[in-house]
Amino acid sequence: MELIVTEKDNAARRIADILSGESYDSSRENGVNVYEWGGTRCVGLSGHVVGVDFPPEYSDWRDVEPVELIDASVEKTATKENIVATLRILARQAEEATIATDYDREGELIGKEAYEIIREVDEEMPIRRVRFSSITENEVRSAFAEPEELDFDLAAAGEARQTIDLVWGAALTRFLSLSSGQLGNDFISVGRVQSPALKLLVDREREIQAFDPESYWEIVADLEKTEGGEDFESQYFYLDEEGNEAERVWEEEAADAATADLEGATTATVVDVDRRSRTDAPPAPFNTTQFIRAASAIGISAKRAMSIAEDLYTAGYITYPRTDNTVYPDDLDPEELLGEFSGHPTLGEDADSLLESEEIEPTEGDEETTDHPPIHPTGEIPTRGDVDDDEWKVFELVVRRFFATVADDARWEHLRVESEAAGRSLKANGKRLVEAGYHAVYPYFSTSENYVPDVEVGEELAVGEVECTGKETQPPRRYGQSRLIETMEGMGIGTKATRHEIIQKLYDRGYIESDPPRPTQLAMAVVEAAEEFADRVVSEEMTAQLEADMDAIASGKAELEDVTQESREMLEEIFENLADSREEIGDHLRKSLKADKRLGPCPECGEDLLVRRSRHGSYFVGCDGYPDCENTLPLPSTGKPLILEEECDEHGLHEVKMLAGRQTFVHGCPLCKAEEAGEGPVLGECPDCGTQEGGELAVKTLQNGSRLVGCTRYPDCEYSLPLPRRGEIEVTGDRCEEHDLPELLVHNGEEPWELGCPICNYREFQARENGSELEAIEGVGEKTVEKLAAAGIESIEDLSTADPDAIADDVEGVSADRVRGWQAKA
DNA sequence: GCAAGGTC
Repeated sequence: MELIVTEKDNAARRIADILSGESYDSSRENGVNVYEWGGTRCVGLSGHVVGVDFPPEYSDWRDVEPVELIDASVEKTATKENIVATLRILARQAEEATIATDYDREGELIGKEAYEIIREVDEEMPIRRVRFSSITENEVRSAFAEPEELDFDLAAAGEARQTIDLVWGAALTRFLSLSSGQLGNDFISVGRVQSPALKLLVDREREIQAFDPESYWEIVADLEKTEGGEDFESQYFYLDEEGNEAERVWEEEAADAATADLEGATTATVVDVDRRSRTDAPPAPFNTTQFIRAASAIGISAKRAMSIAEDLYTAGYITYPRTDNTVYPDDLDPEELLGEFSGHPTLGEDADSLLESEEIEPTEGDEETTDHPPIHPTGEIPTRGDVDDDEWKVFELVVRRFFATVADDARWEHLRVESEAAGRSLKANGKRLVEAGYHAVYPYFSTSENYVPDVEVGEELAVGEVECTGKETQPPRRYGQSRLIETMEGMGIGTKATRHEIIQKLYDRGYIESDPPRPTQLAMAVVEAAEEFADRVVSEEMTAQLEADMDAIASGKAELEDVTQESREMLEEIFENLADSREEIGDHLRKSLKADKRLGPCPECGEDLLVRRSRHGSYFVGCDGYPDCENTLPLPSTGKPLILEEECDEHGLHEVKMLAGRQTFVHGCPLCKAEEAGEGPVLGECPDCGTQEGGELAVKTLQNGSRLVGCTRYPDCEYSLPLPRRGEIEVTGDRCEEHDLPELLVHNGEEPWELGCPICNYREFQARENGSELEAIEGVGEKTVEKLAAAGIESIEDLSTADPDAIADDVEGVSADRVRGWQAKA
């Protein structure tokens, strides 16, 4: 029996498909799919099935000095035990094996992991390696026709990376965590990829903080072509000291003078007309980074885009989404693929128009790699019911990107008109899309035009309105997630499969907040500490050196042991310098952690008010002076608090936003909220105690910011009705006839929400809730729910405790036996 | 309970 091992199940199935001529049998062993035909079995791993770690005696952070990890041995252990077990079983029954993992460095290492597992079982069996960049009939068949050998040097290069990443990451992570006392869930991490990525964000934040805005003015004049009266905007410019065109005027007097001159002029003379045609070439095929960038431009986050792409890939609609490649393989026949879309209701027309072109020559990007093809559609098209809206959006994006890569160039016409009025220069830049080219099939790039009419040199134009606008220079912008991923790619840190996950890791570690991500004080302190003592770990240099070392190992010019040993020695040196600064670093980190939780001064004792977490996991505001000062303020129970930059004018406390997915809302200053708490307008008589005790219903705000309609006799009367958490409540003049209460309006967003009478609203809400509850019982439909409600059965509890015969009497068309059946199911 | 890299 021959055993074929691939990197993932999906690849195993497709290879089985190709090599068996679609006639394989599949079975499951330990939860792992095995594909079998003729004398061959094919199994897919799940990426790495073994991982590196220190021996167990190093696992307690407090028992081991971080520096000891540098010379600790690094062991490999199975991380996917069921897959490893399956591989062993299959290997015992095999006479030969073929490693068919991905054609890249990490694939070679994963292949070696499989090789070693097979070798443990059988020392003699021939084990070959096949390499192919895309799983197509041609490539797979020709790879299997001429199998090669595993490249142990290339795999060793991967192992060097594993060891160095673990040793540096673990030793420095433990050092910072121990020095600041951050053990448990809130440890402080450092790594070759995460730390330089974090430094990018921190450096940008430093620039923003150090930014000093400067005032300037820009002047725009309306020019009119006298005949026909077409008008267009022209911007004032001058030549600066270096002789370059400049539009920004840095002195107010100069701006005023230029504006006055232009306002005084009645005509401007055209002094130069420059027309040029620009070719706008279609984009290259998608690699992972460019795909993420394009998805984020249509409002889909990096994380979500990758998760959707993964699903579309698994379902067979698009190719593998983790790739560096931007050149389509020779096997891809663009015409054939376009043909698959022909006749499709929304994509067919564009495919057909592309097929009409005489020559179809796809664009190529700069990066040609062997890992996988660029992301493109497979030709399988989901129907709209198969996928949700976002999935379709992403699928369409991938399809249209493919369309764009086989489409024609677009052509723009640029028209620059320079004129002079009262000795002042004005310019206008017009652009027009004269040939839509690929834009016709790829509508994701802006094609906005700027109209400037046809004029001739010497032509006189009327000067219309002149506008001088004062502006300020802006600080550099924060990185958005897709921009950060692009920058990381440019620096060579992380991989196609991990960059977006690294960003998530920074969120999870409390290093960044919000979106676009903003570094916390903790992040600033971690980067500062690293810069001072372990600059390598926050610089891209470490990766660059590692890449060079890995190339040397792969090409046989260096040994794995020498490279890791040299790296260990560098880390030793770092630890020699760190030793004396342990307390200082710990103090700084602790202070920064506190600063991230700080709201502002405590009004009772002047210490800091901090966002804290109770033993039960809920958040509240407490004083740093505790236990001397016991001042606390409540926070809403939903969501995780985010401290905003905005401060409350009255108390000098930062405002708080509650992050809770779609229910995220700004809570504001917790002290203001606490002061506002209390009773609002009275609505009417309390239905519970009004007639006897004279209680009245009022809108109340609780200390934690939530609101309700409650009785003024609380706590003697506990009658209450819920209100929405967000928005202003308006009490209208209209009253509900049934309950004699005013109708309420909620202002939250543009359209006010008509909540109506609070009792009716609550009843409806309950009916909906209970209705769905009863509908969950098999055999109970919407109509039955209505009938049961009429008989007073509104919840499962009502149903379970009711007498079946009584229900049968009350409800038409329902027998007592049927009710008993429901009760049994409920 | 550390990293980064695969994959789900």
